[in-house]
Amino acid sequence: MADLVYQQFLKTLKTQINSGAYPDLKLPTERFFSEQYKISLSSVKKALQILADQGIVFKKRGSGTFINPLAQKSNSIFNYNNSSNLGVTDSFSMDGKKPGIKLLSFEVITPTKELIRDLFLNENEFVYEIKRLRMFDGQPFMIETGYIPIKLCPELTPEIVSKSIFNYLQESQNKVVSKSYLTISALPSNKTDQKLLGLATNEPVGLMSGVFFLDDGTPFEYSDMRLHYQYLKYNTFVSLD
Amino acid sequence: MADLVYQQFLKTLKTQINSGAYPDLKLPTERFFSEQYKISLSSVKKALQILADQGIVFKKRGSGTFINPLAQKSNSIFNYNNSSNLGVTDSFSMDGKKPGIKLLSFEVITPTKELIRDLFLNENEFVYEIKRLRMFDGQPFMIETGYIPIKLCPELTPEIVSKSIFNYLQESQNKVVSKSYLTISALPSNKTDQKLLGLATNEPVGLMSGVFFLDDGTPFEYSDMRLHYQYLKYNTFVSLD
DNA sequence: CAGTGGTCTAGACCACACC
DNA sequence: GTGTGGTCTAGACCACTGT
Repeated sequence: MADLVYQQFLKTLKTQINSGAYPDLKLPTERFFSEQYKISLSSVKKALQILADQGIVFKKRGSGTFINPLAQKSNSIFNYNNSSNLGVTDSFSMDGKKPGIKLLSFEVITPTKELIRDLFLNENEFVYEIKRLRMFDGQPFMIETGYIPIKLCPELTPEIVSKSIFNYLQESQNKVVSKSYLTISALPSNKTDQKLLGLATNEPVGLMSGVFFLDDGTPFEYSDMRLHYQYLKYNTFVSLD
Repeated sequence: MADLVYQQFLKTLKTQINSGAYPDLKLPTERFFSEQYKISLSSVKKALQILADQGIVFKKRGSGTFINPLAQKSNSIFNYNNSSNLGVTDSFSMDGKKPGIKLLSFEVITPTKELIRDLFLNENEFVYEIKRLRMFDGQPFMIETGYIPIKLCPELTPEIVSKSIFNYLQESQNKVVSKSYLTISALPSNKTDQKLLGLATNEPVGLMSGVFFLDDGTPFEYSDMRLHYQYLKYNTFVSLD
């Protein structure tokens, strides 16, 4: 992993930045780094581009590369990760709380037009409909409804889906879920939400819905996640160029 | 713009993909493209990497590059943009609706500890507090509270902040807001929200709050945006690697 | 083993910022 | 003009996939 040239340099540079090695917030030129570390300009550029994408530095053509002032403040809200508070995968974790799953229902259904479209199904294909309640330390925080084409996963059982489907996939079929396309929004909670998530009538749910992909691009699952609003928290660093 | 080699190639390739030039969803090899178009391998790689980041193709080392099946479905939910439905800047637009701003209040205040931290202020600096109501076709959809250090923008007036602050910045001071770090969440609406946004008591607000940066990395504004929940819609394409 | 994408190098020229 | 990051090239070797 870290034996790659640009990753090695990236690591070094991050350490330097965090230790305050550049009090004026201006980095040396790319050519300087290239000569100092005896690595190619391309490797320097690649590493700096990653830092820029993460918001740690700002590159200005004609001027130089500058450290984001907020990158030095440890207590900042700024944490440089495009992420929700739930790793977006099955591997939920949060402050050492223990994740749990309660299976609500497990059926095989005929897909709607939308599912056929979003999961790239043929006519006459069936999908699993899996409703689960996810918890932290026994406290429900999310109602998850997942739709998975049978052909992609013909041997699912209630036992399997009561645990992590993605882990099962990886271990038994060597398939990896590597990308997701999600839409984030919010809605007033309905009676079911209120009952299952312990919400008051005026408290909303967060919605995250969309498609998970295998690493060969196959749409694997359409998922509809209704979250207790206190668990909807998505951080995003965006370039407006 | 489009006279760059990799951008030209990118454009060509997108057109080919959209016209169904690769019905088996497998692209030629990078070396093939390099020779066919007489451009360097690096340029091909750069363009394909962009397509991969946008979710249009999937690159698999050892196997090849494949078109995302959803990329061919025109009616898909999939639109390849990490974006909210409100360009994140002052230049709101939506289905040709006419944006409007109503200034609610315009003050100078002593910043809180959090503001000092997030805007990288020194002690004894003051900030503007600007409360505005944003509308589409006269219909309010967002309450925006912005905090801007006086030193960055010493000549703000009620007239200026009744329009686009970011546009004013660019035109009068040649400063550009180019990045943002935002946290997205949701909350039950309070009385003020309900009154200003026309919400029922059980209807929530979406929250987008965080910092906007100038292109030299200066934190320019801390903004707190409370949206009518129907306008909170954020699309995100994520690699889980 | 052959094929494919990933990394790396050395060097050239371009576009933009600042003096 | 000088210095900076951005693009581009040609070519080498590595890591992984599938036969």
